[in-house]
Amino acid sequence: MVDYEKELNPEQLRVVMADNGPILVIAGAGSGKTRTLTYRVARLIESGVRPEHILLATFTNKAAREMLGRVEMLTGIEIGRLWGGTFHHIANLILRRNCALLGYDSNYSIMDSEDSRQLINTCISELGINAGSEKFPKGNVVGDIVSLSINTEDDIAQVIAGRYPYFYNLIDEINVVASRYQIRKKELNMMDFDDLLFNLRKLMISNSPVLKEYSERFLHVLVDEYQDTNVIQAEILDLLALSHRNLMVVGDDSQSIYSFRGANFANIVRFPERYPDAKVFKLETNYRSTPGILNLANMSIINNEKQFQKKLKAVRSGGIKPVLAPVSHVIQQANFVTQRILELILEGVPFNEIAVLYRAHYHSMELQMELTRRGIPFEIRSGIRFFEQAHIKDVASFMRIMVNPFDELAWKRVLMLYRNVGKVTADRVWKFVSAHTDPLSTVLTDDLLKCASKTATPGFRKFRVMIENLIDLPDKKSASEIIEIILESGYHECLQERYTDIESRKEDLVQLGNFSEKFNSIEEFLGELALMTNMAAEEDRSYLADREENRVILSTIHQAKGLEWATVFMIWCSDGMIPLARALKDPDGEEEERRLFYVAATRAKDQLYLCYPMFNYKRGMGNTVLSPSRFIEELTPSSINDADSPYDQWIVKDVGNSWE
DNA sequence: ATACGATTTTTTTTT
DNA sequence: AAAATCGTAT
Repeated sequence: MVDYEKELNPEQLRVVMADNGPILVIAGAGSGKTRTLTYRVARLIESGVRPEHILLATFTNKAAREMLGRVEMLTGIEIGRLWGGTFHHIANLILRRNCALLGYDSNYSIMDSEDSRQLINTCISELGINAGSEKFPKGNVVGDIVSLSINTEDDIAQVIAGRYPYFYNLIDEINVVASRYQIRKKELNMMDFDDLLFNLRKLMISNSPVLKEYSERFLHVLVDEYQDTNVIQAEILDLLALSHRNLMVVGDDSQSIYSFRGANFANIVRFPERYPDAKVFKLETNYRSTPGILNLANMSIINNEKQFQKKLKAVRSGGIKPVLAPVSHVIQQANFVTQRILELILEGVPFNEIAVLYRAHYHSMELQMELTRRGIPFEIRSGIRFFEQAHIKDVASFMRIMVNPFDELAWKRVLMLYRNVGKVTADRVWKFVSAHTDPLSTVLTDDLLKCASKTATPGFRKFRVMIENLIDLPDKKSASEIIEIILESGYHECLQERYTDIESRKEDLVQLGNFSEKFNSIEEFLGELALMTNMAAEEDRSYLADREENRVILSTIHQAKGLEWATVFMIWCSDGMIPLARALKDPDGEEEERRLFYVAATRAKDQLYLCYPMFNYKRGMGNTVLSPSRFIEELTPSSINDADSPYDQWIVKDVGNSWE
C-alpha cells in the first residue's frame, strides 16, 4: 500500500484524498501537479475502482505514458485497461467504433496538417478562385482560419474580422472554400484533427446510447492541463462525466499558452459556475525552483491582468539570481551559451539537466551549428516532426493504399514519387483506378499505361513493380517487412535520387517499423500515425536502443511545458522575438506571450540565463538594433539599487568568431 | 500542357 | 531548411 501521508504534502494530500464529485485544482508551476494526479489515480485504483472505469486525459501522449507508468509502479497493479491519452487519441478510440452513426466508414484516415493544407489548396484551385488578381490566402492560412473557427465556435467571418482583417473582403470566397473542404473530407472518408473532437462531441450529443455507454463507463474522469482545453474539449469532458460527475480538472491559468489552437482559459475560470458543487483546491508550494527564479517569474506574471490570484511559495532557499546576458549578435549568443554549457559540465551538471528554450524553431539554428562544432551532444525537441518527414509519409502512403485502396491522398503522393509524374498525371491515374472495385489490381493491367505520357512510361513500369510486390502480401507480414519490401521495390532508388542523407532516412524507416510493432495491426498503426509526435518516436528510439540519453535539450517553450531542468537558457529574449511581433496582432497576444515567458522561466530548477542579441543582421536592412524583451524591461526596478533587481546583468566578452 | 529545376521567399507555437 | 514561384525544356 502507498503511504500517501508520507509521500505528499498537506495540499497535495487533500486533493488525492478528496471525495467524489467535481474538483478543480489550481496548480502553480512546479507544485507537484503531475505527482498529485498520479497519486490520485493510484488511490482510486487501490480503493477498488477498476482501471477500465477511469479516464485520464492529458495534453501529450508522453505525459499519459509517464503518469500511467508511475501509477503501475506505485500500486503494482496492471492498469492496461485504463483509458489514458490525448483528447484526439480518446476521440479516435471512440469514433473508430461508432463513426458509422455519423456516416463515416470505420477505416477513415486521419489527416495531418500537410494533408489538410493540400486538400484545401486543391479546393481553392478547383473553385478557380486564383484567377482573380486579388491575392488569396494559401491553404495553410485558410486551414488555420477554419480550424480556429471550429475550435472557438466563432464563425469564419468573426475569425477573419478578429485575426485576419486584411482578408475581410474575401470572407465569402473563404466560406465557399471552407465548405467545399468539409465536403471533400467527408467524401474521402477522412478526418482532420478538429473533426476528431467535433465529431466526438456530435456523436455523444446526437446519440444517447453512445453517450449512455461512455458516461456510465467512466466512474472517474481526470484531466491534466485543463487551462489549454478549448470549448469542444470542455464539453466532451462534461459529457463523458455526465453520469457520475466525478470530474477532476487540474491546471494553471498562468500557463495557458495554446490560444492559437482555440484554447480558452475561461474554461478553468468558469468551472465553478458549471459545477456549483465543485471543490476547489490550490497547490501553491513550489518544489522546483530557487527563490530567485520564482521571484523573477512572479514579478513577470503579475503584469498580466487576466489571471487568478495566487502566490507561489518557494520551499527551497539559497541559489543564485537569474542572469541577464546581453550579447552583441547571434553568433556571440551561440558562443556564450556553448561556453557556459561547457563550464557547467565541468562543474558536474549532466548534459540532460541543461535546456535551451526559444520561441520559434528557427531561433536555434546558430546554436545547433556551434554545439555541433564543439562536440556537445544535443537533442532537438522541435522542428520537423519525425512522422511528418517526407520519407516517413511516403512509405506510410504505400501502406495506406494497401489497407485502403480508395485513399486518394495516398495514391497521389506515391504516384508523384515517380519521374515525370506530376499533379496532372497523378490525377488521371487516380480517376482511372478509383473507377474500379479493386484499384490495386488495375495497376497491373495494360490499360493503366494509357494514362502515361511517353516520358512517364518508365516511371509507370517501376510503379507497377512496386504494386506487384505489395499486392499479394500475406496478411501476416509485419510493417517492418513491408517497409523492407517497399525499399527493395524501388523506393531505395527514389531516396538516392532525392536526398543526400539516405542512410539516416533508412534508419528512420527501420525505427518506424520497430515502432509499429507495438500496435495490434497495420490498420491500427496507420490510423494513429497522424496523432503521433516526434517525442513519441524519440522516446521509443531510446527505449529500443536501451541507452541512457544524455544530451543537452533544445526546445521551443511550448514543448517544454511540464518539464524541468537544473539549468535553463532562454535565447532570443529580444522584443519582437518574445513577445513575437506577429503574436501581438491579437488583442490578447501580449498576455499570452508573457505566459510563455513565465512557463520558460519556471522550467529552471537552479540556474536561469536570459540571453538576447543587441544587433541582428537582416538581409536588405543591414544590422538592426534590438531591444531587450519588454518582459525584461518591466522587471527592471525604478531605483538603480542592484539588490532590488530580480536578475544580475553580465557583460559578455566577445571571444572572437567561431570559424577562426 | 506538363514537369522539372533554379531562384526566391519565408518561417509561431501543436494534436 | 522547406516551400512557393517562375522560367525553361520536353
